Amino acid sequence: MEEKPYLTPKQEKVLNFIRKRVGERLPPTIREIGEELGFKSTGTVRDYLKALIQKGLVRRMNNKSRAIELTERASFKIPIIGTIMAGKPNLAYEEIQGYVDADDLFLGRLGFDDVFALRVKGDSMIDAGILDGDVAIIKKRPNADNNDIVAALLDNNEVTLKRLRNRAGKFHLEAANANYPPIFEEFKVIGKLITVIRKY
Amino acid sequence: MEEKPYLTPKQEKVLNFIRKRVGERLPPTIREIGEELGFKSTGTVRDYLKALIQKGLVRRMNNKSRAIELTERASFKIPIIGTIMAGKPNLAYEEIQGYVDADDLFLGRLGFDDVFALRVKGDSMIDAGILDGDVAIIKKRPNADNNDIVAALLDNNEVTLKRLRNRAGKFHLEAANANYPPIFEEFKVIGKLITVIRKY
DNA sequence: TGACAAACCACACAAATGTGTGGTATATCT
DNA sequence: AGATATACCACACATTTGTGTGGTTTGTCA
Repeated sequence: MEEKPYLTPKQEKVLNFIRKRVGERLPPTIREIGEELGFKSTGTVRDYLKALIQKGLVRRMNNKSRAIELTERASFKIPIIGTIMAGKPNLAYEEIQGYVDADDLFLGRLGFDDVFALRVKGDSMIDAGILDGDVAIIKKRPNADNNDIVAALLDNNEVTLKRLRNRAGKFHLEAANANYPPIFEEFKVIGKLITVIRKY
Repeated sequence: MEEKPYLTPKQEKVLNFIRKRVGERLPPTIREIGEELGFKSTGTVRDYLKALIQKGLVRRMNNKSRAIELTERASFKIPIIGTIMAGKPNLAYEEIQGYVDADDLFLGRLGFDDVFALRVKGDSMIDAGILDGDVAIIKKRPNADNNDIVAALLDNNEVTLKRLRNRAGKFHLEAANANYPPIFEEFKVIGKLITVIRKY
């Protein structure tokens, strides 16, 4: 796990407010931070920012409004929790095992240009844990490796999500469901599955 | 499908620049837009913003720096493709069936405060399409409904992901795997599964 | 005791940023 | 021909926002 720089409770509050605002798409101004946290002087806020910058959690650009950026270390993370002490009504900080970087988890630094989504229909990939209604995020590629799950274009102009198999140099497609036979007909790989998302 | 408001090429360029900057986390100022697009007057940019606002693509707050927001209509969307015409080497626009809003899909407007993640261990939910290594996004809640998949705190202080069942008013937990017996011991619901994400 | 950091405030000033008025030119539609 | 929309510019001004200086108080550590 990562070591966290020590933050005073107040510094943590400031950081969290920045996180919240960054997540909401508009980083705060110095005065907005002050207002939220109850500081009457902009100098106070600047002291906090200075501290956060020194601790490597925040970056800033000079003379630019709202130009507060979270560094890697501080960027928005969703806590991953493990075991929790009994008796505590809420999830306490101490029990957090680590963090997933939200940006990373959800999209990461993919060029959006070569990514598209397929909404999965049917149960042909059910044994691979891909269910009807899931959204499959595909990265465009003209080829893939053995065992990769790919989006492929079939002769009937349909796109299907299947596992790519290489049998003695010859590629074919396989469903992840015994009820569906393998596909040996002509197809073209249009992309590779990189992420599956399911909403409940 | 959605109808797109007609945009002039220049308006489109302005919108795209805003999109880019919003994606990079800091919406542009009016002058930054002008600089990028080669406009020498802030008035010009304001004209464009006015047009985009009128077409429902952009929202603004008065007297706030960088307070440009993309509306639902304009916010980043990943194309969902369906069938594709054969012979075309690339995925063409026409074949796009619709869009998933990236923000919405990946996180949406959840209060970050009450969301956490569990990395799934083991195969106890495999029949629900939740595999070892998947990330389960949980929204904190003290209760849930019958058949919801929940994160529950057991007596041994472990958190587990299981399906909540209500049998004659009495709740218990069930795995989605015949190899795991239902859990009738004491537990506390700490949250409800809202999203599953799997990276390949 | 002295040094230092955390945690504040007031206030002046500079720079960035948004607003508003009033233009020009070109093309299209009626 | 007149109305309307697009596509610009200049420039003054108001407001917001960032910067900088110089404080006070409280507690901790050596």
